Amino acid sequence: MQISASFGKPAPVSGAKLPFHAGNETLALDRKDLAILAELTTNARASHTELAVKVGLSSTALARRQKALEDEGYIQAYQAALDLSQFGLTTTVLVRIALESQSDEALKAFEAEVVKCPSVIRCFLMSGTDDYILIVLARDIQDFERIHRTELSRLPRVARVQSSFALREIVNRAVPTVVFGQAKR
Amino acid sequence: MQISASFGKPAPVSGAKLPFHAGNETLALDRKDLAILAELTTNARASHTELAVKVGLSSTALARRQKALEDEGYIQAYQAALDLSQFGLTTTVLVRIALESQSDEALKAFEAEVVKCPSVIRCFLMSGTDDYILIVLARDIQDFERIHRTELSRLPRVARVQSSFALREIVNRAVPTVVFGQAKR
DNA sequence: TCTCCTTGGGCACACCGACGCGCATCTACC
DNA sequence: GGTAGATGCGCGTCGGTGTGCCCAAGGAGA
Repeated sequence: MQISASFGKPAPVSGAKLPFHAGNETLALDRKDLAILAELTTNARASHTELAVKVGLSSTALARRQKALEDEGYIQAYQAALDLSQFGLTTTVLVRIALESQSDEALKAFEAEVVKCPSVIRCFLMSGTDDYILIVLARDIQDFERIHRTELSRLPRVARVQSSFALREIVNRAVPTVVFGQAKR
Repeated sequence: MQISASFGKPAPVSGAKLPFHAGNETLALDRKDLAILAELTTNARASHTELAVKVGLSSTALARRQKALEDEGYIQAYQAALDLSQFGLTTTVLVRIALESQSDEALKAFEAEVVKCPSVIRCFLMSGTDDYILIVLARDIQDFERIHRTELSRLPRVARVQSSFALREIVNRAVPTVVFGQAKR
């Protein structure tokens, strides 16, 4: 059976195996689980046998663990990573947006529209200055001008838009390496 | 054969099939290619037959196209997406860092160290104010204090560190939807 | 208009490997 | 000593994958 893209996330049933203790320690995963996750993060299509030798398990044991990791929701999905530069999207822009008002209605209106912007890949509501930060992908600066005109400036309740361009990307990780750091069990 | 995680990226050989024209149009992919990519972005472990019915091709034709997409570098890798909240990483922090000097040597020194920070998942060199913006994942605010102390404050040549917390994440996409928009062929 | 050639699609088949199951074993803990 | 959880081995089945071959459509050239 092929594994479907997204797994149901059943609330942790067994009281014995909580995902992690409230404080910050005792993750219910051991070294081998983390090794499996680390490998799947790199190569999601590895077969059981292939993973088994890398982790140091039999393929049976590995299959059981991998399925458990899926069922318990540690693995959300398996996805192909595209090379966006092949699509011409080489320019990353960080956009800071302040709204006219911080009323709940204004936030809702803004957020309902920003999810529709096809060039926006990330949007955070920020603390402090109470505004949004977006990450936008564009082909180049001219293209960003178009995005600014056709997507961003049409967002509702916007008071101020401030853009800064990324000259270079030094780090780009899906998962912080700290996750694979020390096992707890 | 299982597909390995990362593919060699042979420079586009055939002069006839450039990835895309310099300007901004005429991507060398048609609707079906984009459908394959969209589907693999969601479910990287789909079998040829499974994908074939979704795209409307035979499994043979689909296998050929998928292999081509890999060979031409459109697909960089297949990777498992982890649910970081399962690891307690629920707090996203945007950190702005200004250096004491913008000398090439200072930039190099800083960048050499920032890639080693295990809690940093993103780092951009920004235009304008000539500083860096990092995206950091932490368990909570206390944990970020620890990260600030043990990771960030040890970075070389730093003049100023300014942190703001993300209260909520409105958009989180790996690929801008604009990619799957209109086919060119 | 006819033909040749190229490009891409579909069908059929065979092989190989992955997958899942059952069972025995081992260890830790009570 | 017994139980529970986890591992490893062996096996059979099933399905995916890759190949060879033929076909259809479109373009170029004579």
